[in-house]
Amino acid sequence: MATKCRDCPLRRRELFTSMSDIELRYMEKFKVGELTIEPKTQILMEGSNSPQLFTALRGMGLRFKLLPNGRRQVLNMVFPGDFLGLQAGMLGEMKHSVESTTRMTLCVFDRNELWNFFRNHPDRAYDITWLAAIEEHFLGAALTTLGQRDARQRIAWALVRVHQKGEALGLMDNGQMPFPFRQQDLADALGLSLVHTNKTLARLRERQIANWSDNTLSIKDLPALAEMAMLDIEPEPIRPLM
Amino acid sequence: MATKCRDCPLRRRELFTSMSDIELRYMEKFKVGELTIEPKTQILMEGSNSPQLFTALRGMGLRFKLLPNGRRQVLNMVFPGDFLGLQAGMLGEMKHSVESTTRMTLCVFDRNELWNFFRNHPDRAYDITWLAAIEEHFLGAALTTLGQRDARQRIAWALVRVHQKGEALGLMDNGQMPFPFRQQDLADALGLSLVHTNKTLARLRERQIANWSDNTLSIKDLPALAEMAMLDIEPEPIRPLM
DNA sequence: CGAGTATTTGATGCAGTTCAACGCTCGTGG
DNA sequence: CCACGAGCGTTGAACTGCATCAAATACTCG
Repeated sequence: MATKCRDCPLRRRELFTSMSDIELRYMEKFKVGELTIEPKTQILMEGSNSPQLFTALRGMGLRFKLLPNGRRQVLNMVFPGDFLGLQAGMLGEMKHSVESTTRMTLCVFDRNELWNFFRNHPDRAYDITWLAAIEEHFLGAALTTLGQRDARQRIAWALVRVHQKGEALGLMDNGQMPFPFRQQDLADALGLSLVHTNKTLARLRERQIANWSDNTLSIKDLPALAEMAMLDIEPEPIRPLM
Repeated sequence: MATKCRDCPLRRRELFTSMSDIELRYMEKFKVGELTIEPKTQILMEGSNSPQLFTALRGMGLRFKLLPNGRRQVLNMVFPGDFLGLQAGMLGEMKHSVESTTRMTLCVFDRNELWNFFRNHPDRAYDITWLAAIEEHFLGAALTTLGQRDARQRIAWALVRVHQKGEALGLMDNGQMPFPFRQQDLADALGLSLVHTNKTLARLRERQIANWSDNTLSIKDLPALAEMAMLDIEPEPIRPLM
């Protein structure tokens, strides 16, 4: 039995904008069901036109692109609250793949209802555009990182961003948060080799700045890491939850 | 005296979706005026909240981000038809800057009307979201290029993309198109040094694959360039023109 | 215990950065 | 009308951050 939107535990987090009862009730109509998937499961595939859209409720995953030569670019890590499949909905096909890293539970929506938002629920349409805009912003920031920062700065940048996200989502527990990815995933996100990623992480660990091991991330010296990344620490913007 | 949207020469290009007379008339109401600016003029500034949105009608420009250490990441090149300022409209502030490279003329819209689209013109709201989604797609592709391609592949990728865009916009004249940027601009877009960009371009010129000089780009061997870039040549998707 | 996967570490090499210098074009002012 | 400087493109030389190669260690699970 799927959770009703109005009972969604995620929605209670202050990271997310609140919705009126009426709005919530409409979202429930839009919601087709709930899906629980195992680790390493394909959720959306590049080139496909999924009939479904998803909101991640629990667990983590990756968005990525594959090149003909086998190399992989990780575009983004998927956290709870993320909306998946907008490209399929708008452009007719996914331009990247999405895969679960841990076990995940997803809220499932019907792609055909998307147009209804635009016709009958301008608030929701606006939310969706907002999400597209924030995603564009993130990718621009990531592009800047790959283009202009060296390896140490890239890693620092990524760890700070993840930390911020974790805090906003209330994942922090005693200064630690779950971070269930492989070093290869981070390497593929930052355009670095696995070996160099490993060595850079090791140096951060030695210097007591950040420790990522056993699927757990803990930042020991956030200001140092942020400065290393040339990144101002800003609070996560409040975002809509679909 | 500003051109009426229904007389817009850009709109006649088949690259752009067509609009009904009624729709065009509404766009004219939304349109505040027309702006002509000199080369190297700031159009939008990172961090600012512009009261205006723009559609580029003529000329070219750059979107970019600056880092505290002075380095610059070029996110995108601005071509006629591009919509500027969506982030200010949705997120409340620009996350990057936009500057003209050549003299440009811009169609000016009132940012406050944006919400009107969502309430009263779902078609236009949908168009805007489509543009946001295609931009997200582009940035993902660019990220993949910086993360996974070497210098030669990056340059090839960029030249093919520019060529495609030029063709779709009807800028090609006898196998040539205007490309009024500096090598430094391309270097900043691809995360390469100016020197290496220069040498890589020189090699492509010697090998008779592509020639970019005197603000003019001509691709001599598109298939070779596309293969070098690991890029399938696909037609530009038909896009809305705001 | 053995197979498969992930992390770690050392050694080697090169793609691309950095530094430096020169040429060309064009606009400005004496 | 020429001198000068600013901006951009070009080229050579030296250096280095990171990739690549190789191999050992740790961890998980059937």
